[in-house]
Amino acid sequence: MSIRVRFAPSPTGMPHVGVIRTAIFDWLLARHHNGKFVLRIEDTDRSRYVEGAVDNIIGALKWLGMDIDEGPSAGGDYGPYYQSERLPLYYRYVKYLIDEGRAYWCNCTPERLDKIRKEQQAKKMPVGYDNKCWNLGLNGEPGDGVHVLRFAIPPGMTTTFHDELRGDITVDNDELDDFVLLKRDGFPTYHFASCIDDHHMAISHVFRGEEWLSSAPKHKLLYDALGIEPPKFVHVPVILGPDRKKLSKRHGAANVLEYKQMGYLPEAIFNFLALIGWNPGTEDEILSKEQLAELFTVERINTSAGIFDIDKLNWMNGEYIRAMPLESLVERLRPAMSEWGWIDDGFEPWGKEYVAGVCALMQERLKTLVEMREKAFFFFEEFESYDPKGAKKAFKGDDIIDRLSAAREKLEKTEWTVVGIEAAIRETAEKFGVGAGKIIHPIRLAVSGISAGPGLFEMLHILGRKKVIARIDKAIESL
RNA sequence: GGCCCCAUCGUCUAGUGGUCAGGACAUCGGCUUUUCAAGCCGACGGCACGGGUUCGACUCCCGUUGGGGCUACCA
Repeated sequence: MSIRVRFAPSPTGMPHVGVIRTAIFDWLLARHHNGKFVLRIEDTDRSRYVEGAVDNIIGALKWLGMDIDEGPSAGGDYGPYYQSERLPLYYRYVKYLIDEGRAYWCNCTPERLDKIRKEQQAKKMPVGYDNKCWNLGLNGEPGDGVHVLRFAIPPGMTTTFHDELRGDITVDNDELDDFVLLKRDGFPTYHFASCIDDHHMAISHVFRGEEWLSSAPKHKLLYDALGIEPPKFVHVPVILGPDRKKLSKRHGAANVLEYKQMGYLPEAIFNFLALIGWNPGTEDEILSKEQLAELFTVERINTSAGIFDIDKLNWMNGEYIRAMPLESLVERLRPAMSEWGWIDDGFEPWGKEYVAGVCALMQERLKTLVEMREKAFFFFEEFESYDPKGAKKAFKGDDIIDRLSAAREKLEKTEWTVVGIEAAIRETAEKFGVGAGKIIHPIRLAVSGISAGPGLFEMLHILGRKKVIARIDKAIESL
């Protein structure tokens, strides 16, 4: 049997981290088995449809490097891949289900449903539809505006479904109510559409959030009524925020595309997300998509919810930044640097060599791409003030101006190489009979405005003699 | 309220009826060092609780507690 998995989001907003993690599992299983990764858009709720949501979803998958084998933009033999375009397929099953006594039309109004629900709640009774229209033999048509189609749950028995991770789960049918298959507007509910589509798209494994666990028995019953074999179900654990609540904007960002904005690399996000709720069984955790796919098995997925630990993501992102060839880092940083006005569409006015030199110095100091802005601004911008804390420590002593001036003189004449610069500064320190730090720290502050950064000699070398001298002069003036 | 799922360091997790319960992130300390990082070394820290079953339970069973989910003409 060939492995076919589908990622089936509804276009109701931004691609949520938890949703994307499910897609990652889908993709990993497909690639592991050389199967197909299918994208299906579940747009059956017209009221919640968000313009551009599909593009964002596809954009997120693309950013993360998950190639789609079949889907709206990729095509395929099992289309259409929008559920809204598959209505005739769903309608084909309506008559059959009604004839078999497994579904019936219902004309109960939302108001009535609301009323009985409130009464049930008030009496602390289990809530659910009261089957009023069952056996009324109502005649309806899909989308006639007054009827919904309901599934008739066989009463007085139990239903067992199989979850690949948790095993068999049995529930009492009386806990299930006659759920809606077709809504008043003629669109199917998730339950109806996904069962039919998964079958018709020959899906072998369904990964979905564990919030679907409760409705899994309904789906099992539906499959039985339809006379079709269900796919394998894997209910994956949810991803929570640090407060153990569902991950949301309050926790920073719940939308993967925002992580792109925050300077995270897609490789790191993919790697990190793959490791929440699943483990590769290896000691090493830094793994490429290909390695993850190689290692991926359903059995190693966990059953308990995981917390999104931004600290670990930061570490992992830093690992990826450091492991990257300089050339790649420059390219990744380029759009941002351009946005900050540091460079134009090329590398002007600084030139590629200068920009690459800065990137090389910053590479092991970045956890995210955007940190570049606050840590390397002085390579590209003039600044007006010195870090107060740093100034208090570095710009002190009666002879501070003398030390700065002396270093300036040396730097003006020395050979402009890293070694030459280092020699100039160490000689200055010697001349004053002080530790090198007494010269290094003031110069660092004078030249960068901050007290933390790359090694001073390399830094000065990149900045260039002219700018270094000018900034030292400016600092002396301010003292 | 009813039903369902889950439970190993702060976090992600490995693990077995008998282990010194292992790793990673974070934290703390040290080394290195001109700062910040990086790197290396080390420390801290865990089987939620109570009953069983068993020669023996972190592991199996039951309960409790805690967390999560469902209970829509949303997915």
